[in-house]
Amino acid sequence: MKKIQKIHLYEQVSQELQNYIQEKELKEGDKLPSVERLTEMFGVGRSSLREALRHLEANEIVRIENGKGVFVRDMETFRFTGKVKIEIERNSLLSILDVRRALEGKAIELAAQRITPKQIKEIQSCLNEYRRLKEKGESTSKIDFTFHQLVNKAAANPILESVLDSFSVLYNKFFDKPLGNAGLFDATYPYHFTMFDAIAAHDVAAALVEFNKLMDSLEKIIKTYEI
Amino acid sequence: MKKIQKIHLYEQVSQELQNYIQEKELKEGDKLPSVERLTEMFGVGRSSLREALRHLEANEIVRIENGKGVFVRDMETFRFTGKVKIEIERNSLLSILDVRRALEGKAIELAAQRITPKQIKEIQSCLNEYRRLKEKGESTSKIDFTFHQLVNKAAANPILESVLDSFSVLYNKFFDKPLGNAGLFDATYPYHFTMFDAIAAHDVAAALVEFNKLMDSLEKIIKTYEI
DNA sequence: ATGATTGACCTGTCTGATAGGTAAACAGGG
DNA sequence: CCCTGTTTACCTATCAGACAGGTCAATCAT
Repeated sequence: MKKIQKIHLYEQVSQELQNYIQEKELKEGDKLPSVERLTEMFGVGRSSLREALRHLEANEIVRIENGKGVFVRDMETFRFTGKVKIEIERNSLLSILDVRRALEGKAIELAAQRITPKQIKEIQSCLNEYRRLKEKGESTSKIDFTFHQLVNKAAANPILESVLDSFSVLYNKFFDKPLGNAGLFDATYPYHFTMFDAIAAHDVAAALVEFNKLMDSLEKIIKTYEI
Repeated sequence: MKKIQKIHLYEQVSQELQNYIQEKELKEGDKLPSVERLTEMFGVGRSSLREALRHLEANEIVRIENGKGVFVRDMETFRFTGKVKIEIERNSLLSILDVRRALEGKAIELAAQRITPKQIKEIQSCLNEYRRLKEKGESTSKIDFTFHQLVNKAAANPILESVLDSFSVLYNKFFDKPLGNAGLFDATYPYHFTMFDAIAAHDVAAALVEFNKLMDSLEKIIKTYEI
């Protein structure tokens, strides 16, 4: 006549451990009791406890170090996550493009206001490399990625950068498949330079205009592309 | 003279399992061999294997069902994650606000274009409730959250919605602490209605104007607030 | 003092045993 | 022949004990 407990033990333990951390107000780097003690505390077997710990580790709540113990990770670090069903179809691509327009548009707006001379030089040399690769006919996908990353960094907004960083992984994963390198970068190529010039000149409006041209050309490609 | 293997066994197993899934081209719902078989295949003990499975489960790669087996999850689902160090300070708040401006601004732009009559009614009743609570002097933080969620849904961009959803958790977590409910909602209150009217009228420009007013008032509060 | 050694304390991993969930095959009763 | 309850094979869930190996500090020999 045990009570109904659909929830897995490891899940309960995981929950309890999180409560324990919160109640004891453990901070980054603080050590949890050893696995031995924890099994006693919660009255569960070792394997359940270890599964709970792996779960928490995967969620970046704790860090397990061999021979040392289990330590609390920075709880003040907020993790944002999201799931996106990947279906290679026009609508998904356009949906992604909208988000990119929003995020990167803001990044460019900020970058044009805040970019430092040093960052301008960095992006300049990045673009030189871009041109070099382009003329040699080599793949420009990596350098293109770097360029956008540098611009995002110039926006000097760590949160925007973080969101954009993780989003751009999705972005690339998505766009590589259907469109490949074919033509995609050709169409957007010139706008990288005009956009950079505007950013370097701290001309917010012009930078956004160029960025939107870049996005428009992408959108056009997607819309005419047969999927 | 064993080879150096800093990497935990469970991690290797986790990797192998992912390769296995990829090579066999297993799709959503496909069943993996039983734990028994897998231990034979990889030559590891059950505990290591289970820890690997928990890890994969935490990362939403597999789903473990008691008595049934281990199943592959939708690998076509892309997860984006990011970490943001939370420091309650003016700059962080302003950084967050910039991201919100970008994402929600886009959402409102799309919502104003795409909102359906049914959704208009939903938001309308949400706002009625908002007004009711406001007049009774009760907390409006929840209903405020709902309002913005409904608007985001009206944008009909699942990816934007997903990003915004997870971001708004951060947003609220952040703003609740320093500012509390004090004044924060009072200042933005009227703009909810004007913004809604513009969206319902499919007036993109006006909706964005109202939204930016809302954001400006928030920004002003943050800037004048002593932290 | 210093450098090697030892021992206490941990995590890493394996294994055998038991409990309990799930579904398909199977056996009777209408 | 269909419905239903039971058996059975296959799984996961969880525990406990054992051994290997990492880490660190106290200790001991030089």
